[in-house]
Amino acid sequence: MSSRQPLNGRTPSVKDVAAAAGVSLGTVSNVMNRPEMVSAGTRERVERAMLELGFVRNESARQLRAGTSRTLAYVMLDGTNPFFHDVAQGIELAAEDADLSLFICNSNGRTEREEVHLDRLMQQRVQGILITPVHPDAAALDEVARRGIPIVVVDRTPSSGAFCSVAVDDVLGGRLAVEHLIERGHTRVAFLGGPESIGQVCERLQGAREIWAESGLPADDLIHLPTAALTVGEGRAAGERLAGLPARRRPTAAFCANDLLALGLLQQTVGAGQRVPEDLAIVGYDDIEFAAAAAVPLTSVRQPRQELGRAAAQLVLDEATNPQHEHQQATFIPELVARVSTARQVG
Amino acid sequence: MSSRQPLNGRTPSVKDVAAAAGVSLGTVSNVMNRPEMVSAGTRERVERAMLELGFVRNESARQLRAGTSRTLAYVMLDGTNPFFHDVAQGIELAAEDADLSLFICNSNGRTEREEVHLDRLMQQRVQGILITPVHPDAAALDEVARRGIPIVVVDRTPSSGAFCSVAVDDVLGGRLAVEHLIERGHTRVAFLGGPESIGQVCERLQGAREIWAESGLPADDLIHLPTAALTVGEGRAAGERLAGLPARRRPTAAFCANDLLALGLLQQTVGAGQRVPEDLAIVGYDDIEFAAAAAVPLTSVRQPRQELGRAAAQLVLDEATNPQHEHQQATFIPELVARVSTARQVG
DNA sequence: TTGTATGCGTTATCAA
DNA sequence: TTGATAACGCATACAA
Repeated sequence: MSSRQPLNGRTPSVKDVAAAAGVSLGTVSNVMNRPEMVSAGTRERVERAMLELGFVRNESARQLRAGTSRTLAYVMLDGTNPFFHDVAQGIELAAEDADLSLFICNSNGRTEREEVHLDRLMQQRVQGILITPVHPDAAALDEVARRGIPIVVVDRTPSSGAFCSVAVDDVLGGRLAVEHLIERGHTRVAFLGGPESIGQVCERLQGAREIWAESGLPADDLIHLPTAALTVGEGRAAGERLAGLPARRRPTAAFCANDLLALGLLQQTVGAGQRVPEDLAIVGYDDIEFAAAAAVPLTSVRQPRQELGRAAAQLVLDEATNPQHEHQQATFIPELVARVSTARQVG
Repeated sequence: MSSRQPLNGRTPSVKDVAAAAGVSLGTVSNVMNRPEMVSAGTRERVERAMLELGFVRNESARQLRAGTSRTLAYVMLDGTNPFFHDVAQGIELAAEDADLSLFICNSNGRTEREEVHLDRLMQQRVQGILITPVHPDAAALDEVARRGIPIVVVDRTPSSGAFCSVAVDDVLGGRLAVEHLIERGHTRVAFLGGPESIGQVCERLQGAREIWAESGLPADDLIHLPTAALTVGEGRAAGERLAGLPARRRPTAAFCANDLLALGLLQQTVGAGQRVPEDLAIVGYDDIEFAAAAAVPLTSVRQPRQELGRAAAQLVLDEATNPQHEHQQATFIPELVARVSTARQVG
């Protein structure tokens, strides 16, 4: 008659399991954490008791005592952009391999929300934080690092070397896109993108300009159409401005700073009765799933999104476990995926 | 000379703050949890000490002692489908209002992963769990409920009434879609969707059949083209089968069980040189952002996604806080959004 | 192989 | 208004 006191609605603890199994509290703990050091018989008894009582280990208590957390976190910049979900997917896979949980938070581009999330995550003492920040040089990131929590910036490059980062070579990406258009014979090209506060927009434009100049084309024939954001709606709006240009100045191709812009531009163009690529060739950036799925499959610059996430997770884990970890800025190489939207040779 | 022992790399605790501020540990706690009961002077002193030391409250300890968690969790079914992100967005907003954090996990349609997540979340003692499960009647869900953790099933309807659920009336959605096509004069319509293990697919088909029959159209002219999944690729494949049908049996319109299918079908159709809606009208389901952004803007059945998430969050919070909570199955009404892809009158 | 005792950082109760 | 102290549930060092 094991004098197990009834747990009135209380959720069962190790103590209750111990009582039910007729062993001590320490043994129950051993069954969970070092099962090899407890005899098969008692182990089985304990496990049965756990099952019967519906015991679920209290992670807060475990973590408080053990001092280690079993979770990683990713603070995502924009939940409506599939790009980040692919990154998250890569992180998730790496986390799975390391037997960690991944918690995804979403800042939705708002600094305050980002700060709230970071604060909560620090309070949770997560093993590490991956983040695509609203501003790559936000003080909040340094705060995290200062407290010794491993943090890796994803898809942005902070100017300080205070933490690791992973990014894709955006200048190269810009070059690839425009080089492809030049090869197709285009000599008047629009660049859609903005605001310029986004580092990547500038770099892609810079790459475009570099290869343009190297090809001996006049700078004026690479026209920058600024956008207020990287969204489908802005792509449509820019398309209207493009269509409004006098025919002799109107580009025969457009390079968009991301796929959302490109999809918006595609929609506007087709809706206005123009054909892609015959009247206008389009190159996007990111190669999200919907780029390939568009009515006119979109040529796009692919970023190795999953690998980006995976690499970031590995860096954060290295920082968390390897005492001689050194911060590094990893750079990945983008790749052009040619599809129908640029399938025509000009001139 | 406050004898504060140096914290060798240790992260500072309330005790350290207390020492630095020259007050007792309990006072520091009060500053955090009941600031009104501590004098302005000491409060300020404590707050300064916190700032100087970079104190971050240990959530594990807080939760262990206080017994309450400050987080909600959403276990998402498919991270690649924007639909679920809009749902998550709605949950996030509700969580924000309640001053809770939302952790998003992703099962990616895999039961094992779902179980791992649920297990971890139970260990974390989250306040409540929202989930779009792989199987709406999975035993794992009952497990969670049995342990007294509030759980709400999102966008699925479990047959048991053991927990709350929020869903959209899919039979009605199917009716709306097909009614719209009938009004446009279509008398031969394809339904794309599958597998039938997904309850929603069946219900949308059922709704389609109901209104079809009520309109006195012959059952054989509503053709079911089964798909293996609700993906863009499957939509393309189904499009090929559709195109292969003999002309006299070929439908003039297609109703797709979700927008991904519809986008795939649109792409295949346009790629094959057919026009939408002239040669084939298309109705999708979900009205994801990319439906409106398609080259031919897609008519779609809109689900109130954010509201779905918000309602789910409110239910879970009610269950968590209201002792006389009663489980309920909330049903939302879908709405047809007509766009270009069905803009033509037939016959 | 198992049991006992201690402390992780916090909150809350009670005295002062 | 503040300080001392006892839990919360678990992991671990050490004793048996």
